[in-house]
Amino acid sequence: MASTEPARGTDRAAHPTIRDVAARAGVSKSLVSLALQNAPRVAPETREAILAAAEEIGYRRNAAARALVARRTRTIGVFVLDLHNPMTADVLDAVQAEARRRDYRTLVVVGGEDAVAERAELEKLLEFRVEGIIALGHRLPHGVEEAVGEACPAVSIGSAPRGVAHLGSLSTDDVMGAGLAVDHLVALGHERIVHVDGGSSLVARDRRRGYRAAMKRHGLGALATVVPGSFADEGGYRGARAALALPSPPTALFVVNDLAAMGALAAVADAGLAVPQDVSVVGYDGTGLAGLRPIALTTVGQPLHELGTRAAAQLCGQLDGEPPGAAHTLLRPTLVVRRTTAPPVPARPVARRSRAAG
Amino acid sequence: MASTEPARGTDRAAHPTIRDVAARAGVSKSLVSLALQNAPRVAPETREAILAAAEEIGYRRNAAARALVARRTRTIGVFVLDLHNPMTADVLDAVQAEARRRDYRTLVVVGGEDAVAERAELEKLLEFRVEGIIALGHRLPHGVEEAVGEACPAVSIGSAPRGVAHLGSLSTDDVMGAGLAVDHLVALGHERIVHVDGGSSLVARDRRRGYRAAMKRHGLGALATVVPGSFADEGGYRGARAALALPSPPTALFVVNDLAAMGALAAVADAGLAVPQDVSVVGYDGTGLAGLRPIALTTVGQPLHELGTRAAAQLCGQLDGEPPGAAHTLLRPTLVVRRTTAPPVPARPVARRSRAAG
DNA sequence: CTGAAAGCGCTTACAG
DNA sequence: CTGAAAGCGCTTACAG
Repeated sequence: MASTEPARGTDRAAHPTIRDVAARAGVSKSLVSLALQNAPRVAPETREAILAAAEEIGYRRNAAARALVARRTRTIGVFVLDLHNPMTADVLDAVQAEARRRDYRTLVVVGGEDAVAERAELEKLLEFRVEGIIALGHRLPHGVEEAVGEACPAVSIGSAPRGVAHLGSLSTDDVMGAGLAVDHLVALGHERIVHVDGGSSLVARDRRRGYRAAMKRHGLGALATVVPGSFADEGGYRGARAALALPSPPTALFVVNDLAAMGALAAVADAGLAVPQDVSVVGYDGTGLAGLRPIALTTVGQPLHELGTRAAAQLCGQLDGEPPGAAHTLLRPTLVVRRTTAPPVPARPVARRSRAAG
Repeated sequence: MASTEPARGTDRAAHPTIRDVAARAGVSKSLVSLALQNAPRVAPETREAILAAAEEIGYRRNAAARALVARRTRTIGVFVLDLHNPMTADVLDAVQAEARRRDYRTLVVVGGEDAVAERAELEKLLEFRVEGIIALGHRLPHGVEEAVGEACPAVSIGSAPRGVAHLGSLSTDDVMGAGLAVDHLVALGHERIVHVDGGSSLVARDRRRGYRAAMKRHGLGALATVVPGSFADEGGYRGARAALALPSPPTALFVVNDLAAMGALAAVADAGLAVPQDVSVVGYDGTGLAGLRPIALTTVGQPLHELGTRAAAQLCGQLDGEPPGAAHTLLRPTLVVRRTTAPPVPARPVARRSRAAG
């Protein structure tokens, strides 16, 4: 009778329950539960006895049981598209800190492989009954848009479609940011500025738009050229390579993000050119990577910490019934000038073209 | 009677339960449960009807309820020390992939702030009843060692104390790795090689030991010098700065990891010196950061993906009752030579010292 | 201040 | 093949 405990899988330790605590303290389960919650109507000595008993037998609450009866988990899911993007760590740190401050737990899952895996991860999050979702990346993970509202609210960091109920967003103004990059390059004297883009996501689209608009604004619309890239460094490499192979190669590259800009820097080096002497490079995001001294990338900075903090605050606030603020918030980007941009050096000092000369 | 639903916090959607599915399909709860698990003893038409009903009302299992009755969660906790360390993403990706392959969920928490917060995070993990823990970083998070065995097994990636029951580890041979770095520098002709260390963790200790042993082996024991640093880039910066200010400054720096090496590269630049002409720099970890072309850091490579995969395999295998392999596994590091190391240039060509001249 | 009871959503023997 | 019942560990009215 004592040794018939079946070994399921491995002999997992049976965790003590409030029942065990109650037995040891000589009180009822109810009282244990109350004492553990610091309810005021428990006699001080009783509380002490219960807490001591719990401590002695190594009692630890069962989150699943609590969640079941409370009908809520105080947990938000964070869907991260790319752990390798240096933005991620900064934003995630801020999200976690703010969530913790508001007494919410945070469940991180990583997507980005394929649509099926991403949906499966989302499904797990929903089975866990996360009360809200924060999506972090240049696009929404698959399935989030449909799940939102019906399953739980969400806020996306980076652009998100407007007009979806219960889906907020927090981003910096990507059109303005791209403009900042172009303005800077034009002020340095560049004209042949090529944009290495990020594909079909909303963020990529806005940065592309901002680039085109700014080029036009400077009377450089005819020179505006976009080459396909991605948000990862290989995409930046490919894009920059293609740009440098153009009949009339650029003197400056505006790359969709910092990580892709790393690839672009490599492509410039591979072409036997120097940064910034031969080619200037501007990234986007203002990540720690760009700030690393051996890189010193000029970039369009986003307030990464603020983005994370506000996203968590908005979502948790909503869950706690606080009056909702704006569903979509646009923060201002700032240009961070470092050492990858400089005035262009005329390519052919002898046969130099001049716009004025015609 | 219809409108008395209390609004708790915000009006969270009441998720449908098997009860709702049962009602719609006209069967019992038991049958719904069975059908959802693909149990064989359910009539095909019944199963179809149930699945259809579930689909229609948007039913989604409740993980908490399942965990409660199953008395297990099929979830492992991953304790990450530093999200900013470029090692983290690589290892984490591998851990998650392997865990998923074995049908385990993964719960990521981030520590590293202070001991109290770290213990609290661990406590959350344990309340969630994770069945095992993977710790990722240069040291064990606070509390893990004590919790292990009593609460659940764990495996640490990076060195871990031996002899703690239920605590496995997976690491590369740090003593050997440090030796690889020194061997490489000595082969290039360096003698004044300073080590920028990582403090008091086991990993830092092993790399320091390996450095000292290798210097001795090369007859350079008297020149062995260790300056204090950390696993983050500011630590590398501080350490390298101190090293370069030495009365007899080094021609080469062996830095405790790649991230700290970024700081070291910056310190060298700030001192008005060039890498690798004036000072060679070697990092450790073999991260993607080191491989970025604009960095091209020579480093001691760890098989990061393998580390993550094997850690998850070992832990999940143990949970599934597979016969245990070795508790502590040591993988071999490999030297990755890139562009931050070169032969030393004699500092004073005229008054050059020669060991042979005496 | 304390305890017995009901129930959160599910699974699992146990009968039919 | 199907259903009624018990129970996972907890919390929360409801009585005393």
